[in-house]
Amino acid sequence: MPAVSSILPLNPAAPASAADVALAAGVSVATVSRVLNGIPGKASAATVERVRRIAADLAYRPGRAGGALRQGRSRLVAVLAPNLANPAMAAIAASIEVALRAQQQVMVLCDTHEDPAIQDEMLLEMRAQRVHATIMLGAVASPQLARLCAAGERILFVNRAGPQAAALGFVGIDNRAAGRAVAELLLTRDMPVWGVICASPGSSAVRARVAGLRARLHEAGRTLPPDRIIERADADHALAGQLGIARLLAEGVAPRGALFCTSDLVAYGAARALRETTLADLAIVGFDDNPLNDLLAPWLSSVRIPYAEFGPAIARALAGSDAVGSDVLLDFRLVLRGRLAVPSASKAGLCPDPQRGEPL
Amino acid sequence: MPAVSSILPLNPAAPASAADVALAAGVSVATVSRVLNGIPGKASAATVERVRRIAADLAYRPGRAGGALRQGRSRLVAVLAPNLANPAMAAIAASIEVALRAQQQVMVLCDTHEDPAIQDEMLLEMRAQRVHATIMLGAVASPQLARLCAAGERILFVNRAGPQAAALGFVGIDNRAAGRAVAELLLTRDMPVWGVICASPGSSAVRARVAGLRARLHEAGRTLPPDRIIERADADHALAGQLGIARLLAEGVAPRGALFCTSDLVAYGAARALRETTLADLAIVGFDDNPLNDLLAPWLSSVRIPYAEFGPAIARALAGSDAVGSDVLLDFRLVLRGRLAVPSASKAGLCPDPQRGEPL
DNA sequence: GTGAAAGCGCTAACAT
DNA sequence: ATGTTAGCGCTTTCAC
Repeated sequence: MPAVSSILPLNPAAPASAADVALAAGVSVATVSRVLNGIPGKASAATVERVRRIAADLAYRPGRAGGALRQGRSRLVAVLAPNLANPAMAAIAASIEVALRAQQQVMVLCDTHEDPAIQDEMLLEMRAQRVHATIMLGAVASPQLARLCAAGERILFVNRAGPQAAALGFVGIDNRAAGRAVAELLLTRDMPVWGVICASPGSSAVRARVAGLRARLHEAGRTLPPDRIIERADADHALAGQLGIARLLAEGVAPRGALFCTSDLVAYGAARALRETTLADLAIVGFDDNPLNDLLAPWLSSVRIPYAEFGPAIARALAGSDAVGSDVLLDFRLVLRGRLAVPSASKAGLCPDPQRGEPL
Repeated sequence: MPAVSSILPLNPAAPASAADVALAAGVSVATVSRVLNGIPGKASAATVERVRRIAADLAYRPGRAGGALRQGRSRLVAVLAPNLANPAMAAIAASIEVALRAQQQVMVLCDTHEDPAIQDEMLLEMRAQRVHATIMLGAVASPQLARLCAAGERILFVNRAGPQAAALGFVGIDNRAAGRAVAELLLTRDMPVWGVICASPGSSAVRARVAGLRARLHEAGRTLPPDRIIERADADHALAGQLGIARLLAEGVAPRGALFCTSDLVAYGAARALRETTLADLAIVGFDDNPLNDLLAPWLSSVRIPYAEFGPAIARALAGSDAVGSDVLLDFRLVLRGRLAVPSASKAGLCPDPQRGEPL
């Protein structure tokens, strides 16, 4: 039995371990660990140099399972989103992923589908993964969420506020102020609000947006009648928009002035329904400001939520765990585009409507 | 020193461990593990019952670090996408996430930004995480990718083929056939191809799409001149579309017939540029068929890639690791919508263009 | 059918 | 400056 075989790894394809590096460098695994983790003043320059070189030669990278087990924490950060099909969620997730990577962390992304049971299951699984933190990108109320928040788990709320103060606070925009800002604009232009379509009405963010709008209108003496506000709980926001328009039209008020939608997706659905069913000349205002709007929806004004800034803000909130529960409010911005004009001529077929498209 | 304290967990907030369950149930940790992993015929019905109940009471869920360390594999599945801002990528990711969850696995999502260096870094990190598999949603050629494939790592290619045969094979559509199908349609309608705009030209999928189109046209004696094919390497596909149109127009051929774009995003950019700069009456064909097309781009026909089916197909490929390298080709479908008609009247301001939007 | 014990790879406390 | 050692929580022989 040749002693050499104990030196070479049995399976050359298997990743090197700290022990392999230690053996090759003639030091202990502890030294390898210290050097590679950059603990200062704990190794001679020569040792550092040698260990670094050999680690590189062996393409060594510490297995994360060992570290996670030892430290009780993995480098995973969970992101629980209610609907990944929504481009806004994808945009935030993309921004978070970049920011986390800069901190040597890895994003786990889950879709709760706005379902409390699924969300609870995921919260428990992420706890079993000993994630470094859990980011609720639009939480829905659920038993485990309340329990874990109360137990002081590292949970951060984004966009929608949590059930109570969370350990890691909140990152988002001031939705109430955004609603007020839209009202302000419409008052300035003397545009009445024809209707409001509100999807995911359970969300604190959505409620704040509508509340802000109503409050400012009320202050100006233009109180919005409740029957002009349609609430739809459909998971598919675009569908909510289409159905919302049907409801608004059913009340017999001709579309005129402005339509307030609580997300861009709602606005897309609403515009689609308007084009199909009626003449209209409406300013439509959405929320999110999907980057595709400039290309595909020049008739949509929108409250731009600075999704690219979410990642860095969230990463900062996770890193600076000293300040507990500090809320970060990012700046929004009204992006004004055109009105949606569904011309009568288009109905009559006199004038081609490129939005609708000529038959192939 | 009260003996009781050794029974109660020191920190009630800390998750229960298998030892806690074993203690409470009066069995060994081995039994707990066996019962909860459902190893058959290894525990009496009474024991199973008791362990199950106590585990539930304590809200016990096995910490994943321990298991991963022991088994050399985590329950993580990595998804490396080139661009999460692309709704098509987000759609696939969403579908994968659901399918993985059904298999008790967890998705780690990363954005390579089409950068080989970033992709390599991520591949190594995922190996350190001992991921169960790595899914390359649009791989770019890179040294580690080639090395790991050769070493037999569990890598699955989606959409774009890998550098060589991968351990887990390929899932996607037959892009060449899709290109041919588009050509077939255009031939049937006797529509000449005005131009081709091709983003991410390094991608095997993109090349196959264009090759299929050209091959079928060539067979029909309508060979496509190379100067009508614009290749743009911009990471932002919409931008590629806009710039591609500029190049096509610069050659002085009036837009007429059909425009072939290798992704919907390219088509969005192209349409935008066409509306701004010229009269046009074009059939535009894209790839992906973003769900928003029905709402926002009724002038865009597209090859619908069945993204919802990707997740299940991928999950199957991961589970049935027996069949090595088996390729799964999913069915695509041509979705026909209208033409893009930029009317002369609209330029003259006689007829409102709802796509462009009236000023607010 | 069940328990005891080894060991996965890592880090941190303690020795030297 | 470096080595020794313990132990994180789990699964899996092996022995009974």
